[in-house]
Amino acid sequence: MDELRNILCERRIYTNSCLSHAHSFGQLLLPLQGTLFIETNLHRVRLDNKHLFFLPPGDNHTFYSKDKNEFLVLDIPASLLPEQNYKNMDGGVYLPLDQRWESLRFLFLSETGAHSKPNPSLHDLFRYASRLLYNFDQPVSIQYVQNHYQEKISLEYLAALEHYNPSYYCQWFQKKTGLSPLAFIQKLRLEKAKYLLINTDFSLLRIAQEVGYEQQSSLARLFRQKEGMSASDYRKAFQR
DNA sequence: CACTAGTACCTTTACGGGAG
DNA sequence: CTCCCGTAAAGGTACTAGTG
Repeated sequence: MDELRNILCERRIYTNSCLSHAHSFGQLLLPLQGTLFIETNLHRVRLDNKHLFFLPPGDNHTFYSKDKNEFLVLDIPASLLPEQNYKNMDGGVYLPLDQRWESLRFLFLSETGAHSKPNPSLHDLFRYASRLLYNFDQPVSIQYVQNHYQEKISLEYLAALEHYNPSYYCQWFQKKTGLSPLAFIQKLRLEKAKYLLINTDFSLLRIAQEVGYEQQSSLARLFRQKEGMSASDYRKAFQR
């Protein structure tokens, strides 16, 4: 059942919750109605009519639902996904459903059903969708941040990737993402730290180092600022 | 081990201004 | 008008010492 040969495209309804699992194919979820909660090793997101989610092959995930919902789901064989790209999408990709995706959803909808034979239209549509997913139109420095936020990243290096002055680069970055480079990196690190606090017994120092800080104090201060509680209190409150 | 506070150093932001 | 740079003040981070 896990060895997909063709893209599967169908409407699915998610009820209650399902156990944590992973599969060998990628999965693209486009909302039709209602909401769905998705949890992976990096994200805990509420998927509604304004967002979509892509799960790369092999990523462990859990679904929860609390209301009546319906999603357009594409199961994509790993063979159609360039490995070097989806390896960088650890934990999945949560994206706003902009006009391009709304148009794609409409086109995908018209291709639902009949999966016994390969569907060339579906393959063409997915080829276009994957360009949006892999951010081929995303500036190189933003891709770099998304893929290397666990490492020490200097503003100077990021600015150099775009051939900009570091000072101007901050303004440019803010226009592109709505956040300063620092805030963008902090957000990614905090999400990963929250996951590690809940799902591991790692010390704060180790978690800080896993997400790109050298000192636990850096993470502790960031945590209190952004979450309004200490990291250890967060762990006590949410660890299973 | 987890956390806080003080401090030196680094980064970001706001703003003025030049070039095309 | 947009893109870009330089400067200075404000804010953030890493390091260290100290506490429970």
